[in-house]
Amino acid sequence: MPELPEVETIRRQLAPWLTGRLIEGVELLAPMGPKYAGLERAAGHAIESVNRRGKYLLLPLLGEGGSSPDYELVVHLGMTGVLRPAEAERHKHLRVRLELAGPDPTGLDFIDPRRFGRFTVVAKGEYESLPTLKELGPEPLDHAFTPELFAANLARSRVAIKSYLLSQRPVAGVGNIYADEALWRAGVHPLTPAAAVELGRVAALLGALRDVLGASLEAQGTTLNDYRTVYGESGDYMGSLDVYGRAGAECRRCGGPLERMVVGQRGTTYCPECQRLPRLRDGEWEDE
DNA sequence: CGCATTTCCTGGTAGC
DNA sequence: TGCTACCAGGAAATGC
Repeated sequence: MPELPEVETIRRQLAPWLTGRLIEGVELLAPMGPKYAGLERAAGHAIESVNRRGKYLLLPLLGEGGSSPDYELVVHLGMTGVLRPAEAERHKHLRVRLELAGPDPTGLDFIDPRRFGRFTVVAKGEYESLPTLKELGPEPLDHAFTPELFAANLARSRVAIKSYLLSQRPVAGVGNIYADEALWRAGVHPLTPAAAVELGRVAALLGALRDVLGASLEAQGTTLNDYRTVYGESGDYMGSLDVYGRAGAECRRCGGPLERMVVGQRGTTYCPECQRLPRLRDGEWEDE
Protein backbone atom coordinates (compact mmCIF):
# COMPACT_ATOMS: atom_id res chain seq x y z
CA MET A 1 0.00 0.00 0.00
CA PRO A 2 1.74 3.12 -1.14
CA GLU A 3 2.03 5.60 1.73
CA LEU A 4 4.44 8.52 2.04
CA PRO A 5 7.74 6.57 1.75
CA GLU A 6 6.53 4.55 -1.23
CA VAL A 7 5.11 7.57 -3.07
CA GLU A 8 8.23 9.62 -2.36
CA THR A 9 10.41 6.78 -3.69
CA ILE A 10 8.36 6.78 -6.88
CA ARG A 11 8.49 10.58 -7.11
CA ARG A 12 12.29 10.56 -6.90
CA GLN A 13 12.50 8.04 -9.71
CA LEU A 14 9.96 9.81 -11.91
CA ALA A 15 11.38 13.31 -11.53
CA PRO A 16 14.57 12.95 -13.62
CA TRP A 17 12.68 11.01 -16.27
CA LEU A 18 9.52 13.13 -16.61
CA THR A 19 10.61 16.69 -15.84
CA GLY A 20 10.32 18.82 -18.98
CA ARG A 21 8.84 16.01 -21.08
CA LEU A 22 5.97 16.79 -23.45
CA ILE A 23 2.86 14.65 -23.18
CA GLU A 24 1.95 14.00 -26.81
CA GLY A 25 -1.08 11.85 -26.17
CA VAL A 26 -3.20 10.23 -23.52
CA GLU A 27 -4.76 6.81 -23.70
CA LEU A 28 -7.51 5.94 -21.20
CA LEU A 29 -8.17 2.22 -21.01
CA ALA A 30 -10.58 2.36 -18.05
CA PRO A 31 -14.21 3.49 -18.11
CA MET A 32 -14.35 7.30 -17.95
CA GLY A 33 -15.39 8.54 -14.54
CA PRO A 34 -14.46 10.95 -11.75
CA LYS A 35 -11.23 9.06 -11.08
CA TYR A 36 -10.00 10.06 -14.56
CA ALA A 37 -11.78 13.40 -14.90
CA GLY A 38 -10.17 15.90 -17.24
CA LEU A 39 -7.42 13.49 -18.23
CA GLU A 40 -7.68 14.30 -21.95
CA ARG A 41 -6.50 17.84 -21.13
CA ALA A 42 -2.97 16.58 -20.43
CA ALA A 43 -2.25 16.12 -24.14
CA GLY A 44 -0.07 18.84 -25.64
CA HIS A 45 1.34 19.97 -22.30
CA ALA A 46 4.83 19.53 -20.89
CA ILE A 47 5.50 18.37 -17.33
CA GLU A 48 7.05 21.18 -15.33
CA SER A 49 8.04 19.12 -12.28
CA VAL A 50 7.15 16.04 -10.27
CA ASN A 51 6.00 16.85 -6.74
CA ARG A 52 4.37 15.05 -3.85
CA ARG A 53 1.88 16.03 -1.14
CA GLY A 54 1.01 13.25 1.26
CA LYS A 55 0.25 10.21 -0.90
CA TYR A 56 -0.55 12.33 -3.97
CA LEU A 57 1.78 12.93 -6.88
CA LEU A 58 1.30 16.42 -8.33
CA LEU A 59 2.65 17.23 -11.79
CA PRO A 60 2.08 20.82 -12.87
CA LEU A 61 1.63 20.98 -16.66
CA LEU A 62 3.09 23.92 -18.58
CA GLY A 63 0.66 25.87 -20.73
CA GLU A 64 0.87 26.12 -24.52
CA GLY A 65 4.23 27.49 -25.61
CA GLY A 66 5.77 26.82 -22.21
CA SER A 67 3.79 29.40 -20.28
CA SER A 68 3.23 29.00 -16.54
CA PRO A 69 1.26 25.91 -15.46
CA ASP A 70 -2.48 26.03 -15.88
CA TYR A 71 -3.28 22.38 -15.33
CA GLU A 72 -2.04 19.85 -12.83
CA LEU A 73 -1.90 16.09 -13.16
CA VAL A 74 -2.95 14.52 -9.85
CA VAL A 75 -2.12 10.86 -9.31
CA HIS A 76 -3.09 8.70 -6.34
CA LEU A 77 -1.95 5.09 -6.40
CA GLY A 78 -4.72 3.80 -4.14
CA MET A 79 -3.79 0.36 -2.90
CA THR A 80 -2.47 -1.37 -5.97
CA GLY A 81 -1.45 1.38 -8.37
CA VAL A 82 1.88 1.04 -10.19
CA LEU A 83 3.65 3.57 -12.43
CA ARG A 84 6.26 2.26 -14.84
CA PRO A 85 7.71 2.78 -18.30
CA ALA A 86 5.33 1.55 -20.99
CA GLU A 87 5.91 -1.97 -22.22
CA ALA A 88 4.97 -3.38 -25.61
CA GLU A 89 2.74 -5.97 -24.01
CA ARG A 90 -0.17 -4.23 -22.31
CA HIS A 91 -0.74 -5.23 -18.73
CA LYS A 92 -4.14 -6.78 -18.01
CA HIS A 93 -4.97 -3.92 -15.66
CA LEU A 94 -3.44 -1.04 -17.62
CA ARG A 95 -5.69 2.00 -17.01
CA VAL A 96 -3.75 4.95 -18.44
CA ARG A 97 -0.86 5.35 -20.87
CA LEU A 98 0.83 8.72 -21.40
CA GLU A 99 2.70 9.03 -24.68
CA LEU A 100 5.81 11.15 -24.22
CA ALA A 101 7.95 13.03 -26.72
CA GLY A 102 11.71 12.56 -26.67
CA PRO A 103 14.08 9.67 -25.97
CA ASP A 104 13.12 6.25 -24.60
CA PRO A 105 11.19 5.38 -22.58
CA THR A 106 8.43 7.15 -24.47
CA GLY A 107 5.45 6.05 -22.42
CA LEU A 108 4.27 6.03 -18.81
CA ASP A 109 1.86 3.27 -17.80
CA PHE A 110 -0.53 3.44 -14.87
CA ILE A 111 -1.56 -0.06 -13.83
CA ASP A 112 -4.22 -0.42 -11.14
CA PRO A 113 -5.87 -3.82 -10.63
CA ARG A 114 -8.17 -2.81 -7.77
CA ARG A 115 -9.12 0.54 -9.29
CA PHE A 116 -8.75 2.49 -6.05
CA GLY A 117 -6.29 4.84 -7.70
CA ARG A 118 -6.86 8.18 -9.39
CA PHE A 119 -5.28 9.79 -12.43
CA THR A 120 -6.89 13.11 -13.08
CA VAL A 121 -6.16 16.57 -14.44
CA VAL A 122 -7.45 19.63 -12.58
CA ALA A 123 -6.96 23.37 -12.97
CA LYS A 124 -3.71 24.04 -11.10
CA GLY A 125 -4.19 24.16 -7.34
CA GLU A 126 -7.94 23.61 -7.55
CA TYR A 127 -8.79 20.52 -5.57
CA GLU A 128 -12.55 20.93 -5.15
CA SER A 129 -13.12 17.43 -6.48
CA LEU A 130 -10.45 16.00 -4.16
CA PRO A 131 -11.61 16.88 -0.63
CA THR A 132 -8.82 14.99 1.13
CA LEU A 133 -6.15 16.80 -0.88
CA LYS A 134 -7.91 20.09 -0.25
CA GLU A 135 -7.84 19.48 3.52
CA LEU A 136 -4.47 17.76 3.65
CA GLY A 137 -2.41 18.19 6.83
CA PRO A 138 1.27 19.22 6.99
CA GLU A 139 4.13 17.11 5.67
CA PRO A 140 5.52 15.09 8.59
CA LEU A 141 9.14 15.35 7.40
CA ASP A 142 8.94 19.15 7.07
CA HIS A 143 10.91 20.68 9.93
CA ALA A 144 8.51 23.60 10.08
CA PHE A 145 5.94 21.11 11.38
CA THR A 146 6.36 21.12 15.15
CA PRO A 147 4.87 19.07 18.00
CA GLU A 148 2.91 22.16 19.02
CA LEU A 149 1.31 22.42 15.58
CA PHE A 150 0.64 18.69 15.58
CA ALA A 151 -0.98 18.95 19.01
CA ALA A 152 -3.14 21.83 17.81
CA ASN A 153 -4.31 19.71 14.88
CA LEU A 154 -5.05 16.69 17.07
CA ALA A 155 -6.98 18.87 19.53
CA ARG A 156 -9.64 19.41 16.87
CA SER A 157 -11.02 15.87 17.07
CA ARG A 158 -12.20 13.35 19.60
CA VAL A 159 -12.14 10.36 17.25
CA ALA A 160 -9.64 7.55 17.83
CA ILE A 161 -6.10 8.76 17.10
CA LYS A 162 -5.56 5.87 14.66
CA SER A 163 -8.62 6.86 12.61
CA TYR A 164 -7.74 10.53 12.74
CA LEU A 165 -4.22 9.88 11.44
CA LEU A 166 -5.69 7.94 8.52
CA SER A 167 -7.97 10.88 7.65
CA GLN A 168 -4.87 12.82 6.44
CA ARG A 169 -6.10 15.92 8.29
CA PRO A 170 -3.62 16.22 11.19
CA VAL A 171 -0.65 15.08 9.09
CA ALA A 172 -0.23 14.01 5.47
CA GLY A 173 0.84 10.69 4.00
CA VAL A 174 0.27 8.27 6.88
CA GLY A 175 -1.60 5.05 6.07
CA ASN A 176 -2.44 1.88 7.94
CA ILE A 177 1.08 0.45 8.14
CA TYR A 178 2.95 3.49 9.44
CA ALA A 179 0.10 4.58 11.71
CA ASP A 180 0.36 1.28 13.58
CA GLU A 181 4.16 1.43 13.62
CA ALA A 182 4.32 5.00 14.92
CA LEU A 183 1.64 4.49 17.58
CA TRP A 184 3.53 1.46 18.88
CA ARG A 185 6.85 3.32 18.94
CA ALA A 186 5.30 6.26 20.78
CA GLY A 187 3.38 4.06 23.22
CA VAL A 188 0.00 5.47 22.23
CA HIS A 189 -3.10 3.25 22.25
CA PRO A 190 -4.88 3.38 18.84
CA LEU A 191 -8.24 4.13 20.46
CA THR A 192 -7.01 7.16 22.41
CA PRO A 193 -9.17 10.15 21.45
CA ALA A 194 -6.98 12.43 19.31
CA ALA A 195 -7.51 15.41 21.59
CA ALA A 196 -6.60 13.31 24.64
CA VAL A 197 -3.01 12.62 23.55
CA GLU A 198 -0.99 14.87 25.85
CA LEU A 199 1.76 17.09 24.48
CA GLY A 200 4.64 14.84 25.52
CA ARG A 201 3.06 11.92 23.71
CA VAL A 202 2.30 14.08 20.67
CA ALA A 203 5.98 14.97 20.48
CA ALA A 204 6.89 11.28 20.79
CA LEU A 205 4.36 10.42 18.11
CA LEU A 206 5.75 12.98 15.68
CA GLY A 207 9.27 11.73 16.39
CA ALA A 208 8.11 8.15 15.83
CA LEU A 209 6.42 9.08 12.56
CA ARG A 210 9.58 10.78 11.34
CA ASP A 211 11.76 7.85 12.38
CA VAL A 212 9.63 5.17 10.76
CA LEU A 213 8.80 7.14 7.60
CA GLY A 214 12.46 8.16 7.20
CA ALA A 215 13.77 4.63 7.73
CA SER A 216 11.23 3.18 5.32
CA LEU A 217 12.09 5.81 2.71
CA GLU A 218 15.75 4.77 2.94
CA ALA A 219 14.62 1.20 2.24
CA GLN A 220 12.47 2.37 -0.70
CA GLY A 221 9.31 1.52 1.20
CA THR A 222 7.39 -1.58 2.24
CA THR A 223 6.27 -4.22 -0.26
CA LEU A 224 3.52 -6.48 1.09
CA ASN A 225 2.05 -7.55 -2.24
CA ASP A 226 1.63 -5.06 -5.05
CA TYR A 227 3.88 -2.08 -4.38
CA ARG A 228 6.79 -1.74 -6.79
CA THR A 229 9.08 1.14 -7.66
CA VAL A 230 9.09 2.60 -11.17
CA TYR A 231 11.82 0.09 -12.04
CA GLY A 232 9.94 -2.90 -10.66
CA GLU A 233 11.89 -3.20 -7.41
CA SER A 234 10.29 -4.25 -4.13
CA GLY A 235 10.69 -2.07 -1.06
CA ASP A 236 12.89 -3.55 1.65
CA TYR A 237 11.22 -2.25 4.81
CA MET A 238 8.84 -5.15 5.48
CA GLY A 239 11.36 -7.04 7.60
CA SER A 240 11.75 -3.96 9.81
CA LEU A 241 8.07 -3.66 10.70
CA ASP A 242 7.54 -4.03 14.45
CA VAL A 243 3.76 -4.48 14.61
CA TYR A 244 1.98 -4.45 11.24
CA GLY A 245 1.22 -8.03 10.21
CA ARG A 246 2.66 -9.39 13.48
CA ALA A 247 -0.49 -10.04 15.52
CA GLY A 248 0.14 -12.91 17.93
CA ALA A 249 3.91 -12.48 17.73
CA GLU A 250 6.05 -11.12 20.57
CA CYS A 251 6.23 -7.39 21.19
CA ARG A 252 9.83 -6.35 20.60
CA ARG A 253 9.69 -4.04 23.61
CA CYS A 254 7.98 -6.06 26.35
CA GLY A 255 7.87 -9.59 24.93
CA GLY A 256 4.12 -9.90 25.37
CA PRO A 257 1.79 -10.93 22.54
CA LEU A 258 0.72 -8.29 20.02
CA GLU A 259 -3.04 -8.12 19.51
CA ARG A 260 -5.25 -7.33 16.56
CA MET A 261 -8.46 -5.34 16.58
CA VAL A 262 -10.55 -3.29 14.19
CA VAL A 263 -10.46 0.51 14.45
CA GLY A 264 -12.57 2.48 12.00
CA GLN A 265 -12.98 -0.58 9.75
CA ARG A 266 -9.20 -0.96 9.59
CA GLY A 267 -7.17 -3.87 10.86
CA THR A 268 -4.99 -2.62 13.70
CA THR A 269 -2.11 -4.35 15.48
CA TYR A 270 -0.84 -3.04 18.81
CA CYS A 271 0.70 -4.05 22.13
CA PRO A 272 -1.85 -3.91 24.95
CA GLU A 273 1.00 -3.74 27.46
CA CYS A 274 3.06 -0.93 25.86
CA GLN A 275 0.13 1.07 24.49
CA ARG A 276 -2.18 1.93 27.36
CA LEU A 277 -5.49 3.71 26.96
CA PRO A 278 -5.66 6.78 29.20
CA ARG A 279 -8.43 6.77 31.79
CA LEU A 280 -11.32 9.20 31.75
CA ARG A 281 -11.76 10.95 35.10
CA ASP A 282 -14.05 13.91 35.73
CA GLY A 283 -14.35 14.48 31.99
CA GLU A 284 -10.58 14.71 31.53
CA TRP A 285 -8.28 12.09 30.05
CA GLU A 286 -5.27 11.23 32.12
CA ASP A 287 -2.25 9.18 31.22
CA GLU A 288 -1.56 5.86 32.98
C1' DC B 1 -19.43 21.38 10.74
C1' DG B 2 -18.17 16.65 12.90
C1' DC B 3 -18.57 12.02 12.78
C1' DA B 4 -20.19 7.23 11.35
C1' DT B 5 -21.33 4.30 7.71
C1' DT B 6 -21.27 2.64 3.10
C1' DT B 7 -19.22 2.13 -1.32
C1' DC B 8 -15.86 1.09 -4.79
C1' DC B 9 -12.77 -3.21 -6.77
C1' DT B 10 -10.07 -7.70 -7.62
C1' DG B 11 -6.59 -11.16 -6.19
C1' DG B 12 -5.70 -14.35 -2.79
C1' DT B 13 -7.12 -17.77 0.22
C1' DA B 14 -9.93 -20.66 3.45
C1' DG B 15 -13.29 -24.07 3.54
C1' DC B 16 -16.07 -27.55 1.59
C1' DT C 1 -10.85 -29.41 -9.02
C1' DG C 2 -14.14 -26.00 -8.70
C1' DC C 3 -17.17 -23.50 -6.23
C1' DT C 4 -18.58 -19.89 -2.69
C1' DA C 5 -17.51 -16.67 0.93
C1' DC C 6 -14.74 -13.50 2.72
C1' DC C 7 -10.92 -10.38 3.47
C1' DA C 8 -7.44 -6.55 2.46
C1' DG C 9 -8.27 -0.93 2.63
C1' DG C 10 -7.72 4.96 0.85
C1' DA C 11 -10.69 8.15 -0.01
C1' DA C 12 -15.19 9.72 -1.68
C1' DA C 13 -20.07 9.72 -1.09
C1' DT C 14 -23.86 9.55 1.83
C1' DG C 15 -26.53 10.12 6.00
C1' DC C 16 -27.40 11.93 10.08
